[in-house]
Amino acid sequence: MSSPQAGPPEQPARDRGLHARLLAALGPAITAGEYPPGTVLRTEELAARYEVSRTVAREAVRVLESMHLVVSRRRVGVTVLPPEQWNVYDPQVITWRLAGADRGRQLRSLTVLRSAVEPVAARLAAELATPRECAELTEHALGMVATSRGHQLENYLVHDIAFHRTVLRASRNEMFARLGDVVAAVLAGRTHHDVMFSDPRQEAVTLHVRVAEAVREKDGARAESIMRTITEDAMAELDVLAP
Amino acid sequence: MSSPQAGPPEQPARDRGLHARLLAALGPAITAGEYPPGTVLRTEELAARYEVSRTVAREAVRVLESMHLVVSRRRVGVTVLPPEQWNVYDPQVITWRLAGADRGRQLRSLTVLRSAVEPVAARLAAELATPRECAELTEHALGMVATSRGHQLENYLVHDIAFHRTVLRASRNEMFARLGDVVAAVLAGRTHHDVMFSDPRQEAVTLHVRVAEAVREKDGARAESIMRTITEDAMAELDVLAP
DNA sequence: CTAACCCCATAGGTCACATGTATTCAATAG
DNA sequence: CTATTGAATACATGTGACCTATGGGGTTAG
Repeated sequence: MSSPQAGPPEQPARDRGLHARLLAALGPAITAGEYPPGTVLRTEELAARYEVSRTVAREAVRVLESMHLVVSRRRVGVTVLPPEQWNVYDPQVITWRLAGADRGRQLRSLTVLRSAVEPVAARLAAELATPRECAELTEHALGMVATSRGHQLENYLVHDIAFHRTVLRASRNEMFARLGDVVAAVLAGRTHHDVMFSDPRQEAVTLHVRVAEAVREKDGARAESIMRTITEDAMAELDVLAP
Repeated sequence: MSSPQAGPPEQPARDRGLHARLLAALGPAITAGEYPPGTVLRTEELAARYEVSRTVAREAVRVLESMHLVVSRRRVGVTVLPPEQWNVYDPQVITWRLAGADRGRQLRSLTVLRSAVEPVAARLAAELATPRECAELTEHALGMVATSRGHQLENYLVHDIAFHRTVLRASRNEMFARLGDVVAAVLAGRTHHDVMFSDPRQEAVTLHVRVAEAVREKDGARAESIMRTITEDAMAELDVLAP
């Protein structure tokens, strides 16, 4: 019937535990600039404010520290670090920032990153993709075609994300593959917030189909070139939205 | 006399605290495959083995969990996750892996990432660099020239790292800027282990000087192109070393 | 003005105990 | 024999009381 992984993209129970609740409160607050760099939070105060034990507060601080959002020093407290120090590749941090105030800037940074990575990934994919991955690529490209008309944005998004994920995975580079989540977040954010109120442009859809073709024919240069057009279009869309 | 930052690349007191010692033991062990995916570690057992309190063990586990190296579930224990899930952009994880067994694979992945990112960063730098940054770039390129002969590899490395860091920073993209540490780790690893037993090739040095020129003249296309040559050379060097 | 010194606020660490929850497995029903 | 139910169990999770260590800052002595 329906494919096995057709369920909603629920997170695998990440918000379990008191400690995670604290994190879910502090992380967004810090990344949103609610606590400006230099602010000191004492663990005891945090424990009191969020009504948890000191142990839980300390665990949360440890995690924030590993993300370089804060630094914890004796006799001083937990100090919020400036944004330049943040571990901006941490999926958690990315999620928090995309949900917060400077969504725009974040989206722009990530889109530029995409424009650097995805074309190279497409070239590698053309050289290294398995037949199975080629088939997936074609399938999702055709899925995009099928859902590109008639206000089926959600279904279109699913195929779009799957397409880019497959390219990144097929590049056989773990660093690229790991950006799948980032790309998914960017595409989802774009669909759900800014642009894309109407059906996607047919040109964009066609480009995806042509990438799938190029990969299948092991034409790395062509795959790279077409993917470059796709990511440049994505950047152009952003510029139209917020100049 | 000597420049202020001439000292050894000490980490800024990251290994402070019992909790950090545990991490420094567990992280490398897991990333090196000493505990294969699926292995379960009970916190109590960890606390006993490393002679720390359960509280400390729990904090370490929390951090490892935030890096997606392990997952902690009730009634089951702390389960080691497969490498595909690891947060491979975490500087800590990168360091651990570069120190461990699959240095080679890791170095290769990172070099491919560089080849995607640095050319685009160079183009943006040419468009956006401040005069100050242009000066820094020239300074470090000349520093590379000056130290490229007579077995001054360590000094050469300092300038090489600073050069690439400046390019990434000048691109005005936080995601790119954050890769400065990664590039530094790759360059340092290359100098200290594999290749580069003799003086660097003069061609490579010249290419850096030309990138600095292109950026100063705001010629984005040229900067990108030359940087692409640099990163392609880096990949070729890797292939010569381990085919 | 500088250097040595001491105080104490705060993180760091330990322990004992209580709670909750998924897994497991056996007993029972169908 | 299979499926459902339910209790036992093992582990993480959470709490509070307590002690230790350290580094920032004020104070004093030179």
